[in-house]
Amino acid sequence: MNPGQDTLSKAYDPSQVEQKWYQFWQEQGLFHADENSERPPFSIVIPPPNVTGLLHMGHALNNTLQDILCRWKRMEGYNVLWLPGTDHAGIATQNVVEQQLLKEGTDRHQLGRERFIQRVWRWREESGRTIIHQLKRLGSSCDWERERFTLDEGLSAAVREVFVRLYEEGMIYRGDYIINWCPRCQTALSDLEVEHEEMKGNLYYVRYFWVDGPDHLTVATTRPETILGDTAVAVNPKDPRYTGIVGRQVYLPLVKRPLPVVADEYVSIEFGTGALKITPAHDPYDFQVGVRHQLPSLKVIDEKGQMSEATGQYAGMDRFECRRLLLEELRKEGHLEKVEPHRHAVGHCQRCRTIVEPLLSKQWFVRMEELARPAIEAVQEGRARIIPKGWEKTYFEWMTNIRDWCISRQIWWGHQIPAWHCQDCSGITADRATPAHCKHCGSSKIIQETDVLDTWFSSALWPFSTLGWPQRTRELELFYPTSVLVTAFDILFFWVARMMMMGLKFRGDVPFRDVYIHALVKDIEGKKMSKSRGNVIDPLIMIDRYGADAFRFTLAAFAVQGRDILLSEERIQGYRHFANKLWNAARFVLMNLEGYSHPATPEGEMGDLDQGQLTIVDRWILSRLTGAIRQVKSAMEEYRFNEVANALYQFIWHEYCDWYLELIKPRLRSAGPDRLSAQRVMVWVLDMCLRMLHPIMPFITEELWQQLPVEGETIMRAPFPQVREVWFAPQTEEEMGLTMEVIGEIRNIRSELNIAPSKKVEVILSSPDEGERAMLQAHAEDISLLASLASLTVVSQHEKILGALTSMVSKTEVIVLPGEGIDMEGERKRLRKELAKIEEDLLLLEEKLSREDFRAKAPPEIVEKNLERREALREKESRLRRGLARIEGEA
RNA sequence: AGGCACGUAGCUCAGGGGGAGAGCGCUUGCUUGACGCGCAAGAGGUCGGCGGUUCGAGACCGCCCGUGCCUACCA
Repeated sequence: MNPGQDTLSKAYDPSQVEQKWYQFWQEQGLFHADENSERPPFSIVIPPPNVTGLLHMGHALNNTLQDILCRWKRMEGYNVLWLPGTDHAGIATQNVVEQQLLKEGTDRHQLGRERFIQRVWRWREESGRTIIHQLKRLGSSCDWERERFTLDEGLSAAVREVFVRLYEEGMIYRGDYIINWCPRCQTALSDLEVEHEEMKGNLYYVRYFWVDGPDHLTVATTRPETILGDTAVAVNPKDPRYTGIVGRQVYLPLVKRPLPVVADEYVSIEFGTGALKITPAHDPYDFQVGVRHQLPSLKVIDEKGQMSEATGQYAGMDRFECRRLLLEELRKEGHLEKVEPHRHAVGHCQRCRTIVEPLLSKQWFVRMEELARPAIEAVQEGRARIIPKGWEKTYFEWMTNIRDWCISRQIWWGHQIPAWHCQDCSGITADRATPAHCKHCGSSKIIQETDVLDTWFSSALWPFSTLGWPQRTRELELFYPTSVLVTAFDILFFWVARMMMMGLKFRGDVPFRDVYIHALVKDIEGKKMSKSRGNVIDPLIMIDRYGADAFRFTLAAFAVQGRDILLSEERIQGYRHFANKLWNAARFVLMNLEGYSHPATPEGEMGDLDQGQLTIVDRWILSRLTGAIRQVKSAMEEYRFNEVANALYQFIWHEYCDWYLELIKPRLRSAGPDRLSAQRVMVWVLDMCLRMLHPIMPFITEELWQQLPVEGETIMRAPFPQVREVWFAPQTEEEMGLTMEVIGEIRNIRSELNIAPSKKVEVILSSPDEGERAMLQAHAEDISLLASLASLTVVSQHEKILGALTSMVSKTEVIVLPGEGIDMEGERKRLRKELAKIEEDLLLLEEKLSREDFRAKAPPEIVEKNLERREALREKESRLRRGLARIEGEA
């Protein structure tokens, strides 16, 4: 340390410091959680990003907030575990590698399962470090020694354990149901992986002629290609138009296959013609109708999205091409009655946007109802809190209407389902390890299920599988349930709800005490950032350009609960200015440390200063600091990150820099105890600011803290500031408030009347109030300094002064003495403007006070306050009038 | 269709019943010994509309208008 010497550059350059400190923290093991520590635990598991993915704004916000919490809790003395990791993102990752193969002119089937999987692992090795590296650039203080991956051996063991137990309990079943099928990804999808999108389509009215007579029944459909798979036509039994037709038959158009007419309440009378064609193999609700009426299922579209063998002449044709052809033929044959434009929601694959095909298929499912119940109760009873609370409703809504979860995927990258099919008795054996024999018949001719599990199945176990479960580890004991989960609402169902269910089922307790749901990051027009829109802001580029700290601060400052973040580069740039301001404040402090020695005092004590050595200004900043600490801590506790950021911004810039540092400049230039006390306070307050700011801006705060003459190895281990009531001094704040207002008034006069900043003026402060006079007298030097005065006189009353410029603060009249070349016309304008404002205020106030009801019913202190205010305004008004009269009298 | 948010300064947003706020932008002035990524001063608002509760509403309630999102089986 070199007190008194300026060792800092004029502007903050993040590139010089970020990597250095990140490396330092890691080498010192500061991110590592100690499973044998006695300190209270605080734990967060990271929402695992896709292993081969890249960091986007959502990740950046998500991880910034987690890092803020973790760094803060460490400083508060907790044993913090922030467990990082990635997930294998089955479909997405497989897609990427399949694209690569396509370019090479091959595909996974030519490669074979084993070699394909090896290939994906290789791709993971190549790209899997990218996102981890990017998280580090952001400053994330994760415990990298505990990094996990959903396909790790340990996590895979957890997956098998959960699968087998659920299967044995009958909670997992296999069966033929309508599922969502992506013809491009060639796999089943869960309901959640289908995104509905409003699309323009048509409603086709098709005539089905009666078997037993002339005429026809008209049905309306949006998907004519499924006509080939119809096995009935249904009408509502309450529909008066169709009484008596149930039991009759119609011919399926073109094919001429007879179909029964059935009655089902599901059919809506209002829609279309009220007659609905039933295709049990290609519509989830038709499927249910089919079950109720024991209708056969005819699969006419296959897994590739092409017409199946069962469609004869149409076999092998693309489903949409077939639609066109069929329409043509229907029209030709006189079956097409009319076509109406129709908007409807069409399901798209979340991963590749292909239109999803509802398909009858044999898949594995998890029964959800029984798992959901305790997960609902846990939130109802407050054992887990969702913040902001508004999301609870969404959570309950979904949980109470939950449907069974299709967990099997027809891809290769993932956890292969630990179930074996017997080729002799066709029984299923589920096991944790590869079994030798069929559990049912003892046959050794068993083959493992080829399907893999939905990635979210393994993610659902994340909060305990990462801690070593099913083994009973020290970590699991100590860190489960985790303290808080930080995530965005878009994976509330995918992930949060499922973790809740699995945690309760297998650990008997919620996986996290709090769930903090943060905003989505969007562009400045409120649109979601996406590559196709070309409106993405790359977090890494922002970090390169403005530094990780400015970037993180921006995200924190905009992280308001319940509102999306509209981000633009300008915002980040703005907060870079703040980083620079802080840098220069510290630079100023370091430049003024001559003769300073850091007191050897216990942590949390400022030093060996006699209270008497502190000036009012010192006490003021300490009191304001106390308020800032209080604000920051309570905001932190309630996840109100924007308030934390704004409180610190406001305090550091507009109180510490604008007022305190300015006011102590003369003391720093002097010698003796005055200087020492100023140094002590300025160093102390800066130290506290850096600590409070560290969770949001880790790099710059470490860099500056290391330069300051303070004790400690790293700011990461410096205790977070505590509120100390003794420093809270409301009277001092009020006194300083008066001083600051007087300075403001003088500056205003100077500015509005174009008095050059370099020109010093003479000022008289006149107040009938003895208390105010005493205060102002005490601050005479401060006022002279910041308002640039040649002289200042405080009096109880004064003679009329020709051409004086006046203003009022509280009971004090501020009089700036006329100098050369004062613009009296400007002064008149200024006073008139001021007067007009006061008169308007007074009018409103008079009106309020004159109301009987107000006097009678408002709380006395409010009435009193308003009366006082009226007095002050009246006084101010009359003084200004006199000032104005003086000028106008001269003119 | 249902549900949930949100309409406050040019822009992005805070505002937990008693004198309309911040940041950015804008205007004016400033080589003030930390900082022009700065300093100082200023302009700018029927708080979406209409009702209601209240002595008092930007805040609480209802309706309407506008915007966004989520959930949905009306083919």
